[in-house]
Amino acid sequence: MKIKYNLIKNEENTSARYGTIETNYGTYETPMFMPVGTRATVKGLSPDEIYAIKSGIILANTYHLWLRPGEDLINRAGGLHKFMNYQGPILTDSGGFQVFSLARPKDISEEGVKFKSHIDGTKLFLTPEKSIEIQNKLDSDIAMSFDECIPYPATYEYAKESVERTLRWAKRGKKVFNNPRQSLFGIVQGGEYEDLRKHCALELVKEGFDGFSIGGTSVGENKETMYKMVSYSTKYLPTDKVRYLMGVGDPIDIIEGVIRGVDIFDCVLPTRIARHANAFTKYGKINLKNSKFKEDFTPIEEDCDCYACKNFTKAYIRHLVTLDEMLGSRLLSIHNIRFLTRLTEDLRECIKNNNILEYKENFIKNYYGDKDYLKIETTGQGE
RNA sequence: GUGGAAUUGGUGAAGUGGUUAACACGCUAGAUUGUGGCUCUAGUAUGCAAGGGUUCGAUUCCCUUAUUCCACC
Repeated sequence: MKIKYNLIKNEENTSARYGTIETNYGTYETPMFMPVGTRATVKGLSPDEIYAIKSGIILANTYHLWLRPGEDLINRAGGLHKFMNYQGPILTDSGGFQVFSLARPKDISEEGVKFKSHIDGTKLFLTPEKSIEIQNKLDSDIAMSFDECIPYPATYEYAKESVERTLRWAKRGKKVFNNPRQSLFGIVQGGEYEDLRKHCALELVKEGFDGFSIGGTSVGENKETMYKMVSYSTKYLPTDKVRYLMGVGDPIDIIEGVIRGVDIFDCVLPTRIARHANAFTKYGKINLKNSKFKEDFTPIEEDCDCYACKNFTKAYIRHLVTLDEMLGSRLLSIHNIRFLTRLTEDLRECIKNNNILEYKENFIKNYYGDKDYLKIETTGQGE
């Protein structure tokens, strides 16, 4: 089936909205956070552990699975769900982000994108048609259009040219799309330019997709710019379709995204920082390697219901991460993802109670203390 | 007991009579936003066994002491 978004309630003071999405694997509430499982595994976690985190959809990646083990192998295994034994909805990214992270500008042409395999340097060529064909075979529940995620900053001229190409790519992909149990999303690009975002959104809507993504954020721009990019996109998207802000993120960015009308988020942050010994807490990010936790026999968060917090102390987790024991990063991944899914649970309640702005203010006060979070620049790529 | 060699940070160590004592590990912090990479960045000996001497200047040369190792008795 195609996914179906049901808008249940708008928050009174912002553009935040509470709703549900019906999928092949059940109905889930939004706003929601999707853990990233690029290579058909949420790094370190078993499917049972993913269910326990109450996340809903997970995300896998076309580019990575195309290279290894290959979409045909996964197809012969019975599709992505069977292959990884995950009985929940899966969304596949198209490889568009890898245009940003792995390809150079001169590798991008109207036809598609030249890559050099990050594994062995083999020359690869990914096109919108190929990306959709791979995703059809992977049999994910939601497929993404193949887009170009442009760097920041980008000139207006480049962003305009790129948006037009991304639109043509979206149409080309849609034409060959042929998996009836899969949904297809279009991706809004346009950099920081409102008229380009608007144009892109309206054209995608005209074309007709099952949902819409907002791409091209968190690529080195500051937070204010990112929030503008989001507003410039959601503003022009229909209310009866789901909105997915790609690659975001940071707890505060999720809150700001929800306030601007976003329903779904995904981000590598919870699992990546876990592997580097960091944990989200409502009083800010903490690094479990810090010596101050050596004899801290309390959980990461007293009131967290995750497996890590219910069973282990900071001192023990510090011991594990100091020795590079894999249980350490597993426990931190569980906690960090659960932190974000609990955050979205809170935000859903706030939308019902019309108090999301107070929640945000309070969250910022706890999370950043005296620091002004808008002044916190995201560290740019390639610095 | 006799002869010889050695002694540099938390560890393994490089080094030279002359500006900020190499490097590695460890340790201490920080980064991380549609995941190539348990990765990247930064800090970490006012000090070269202790004391004295030579010298404009000594971790580097000399002496004494201490400790360790090796060989012989």
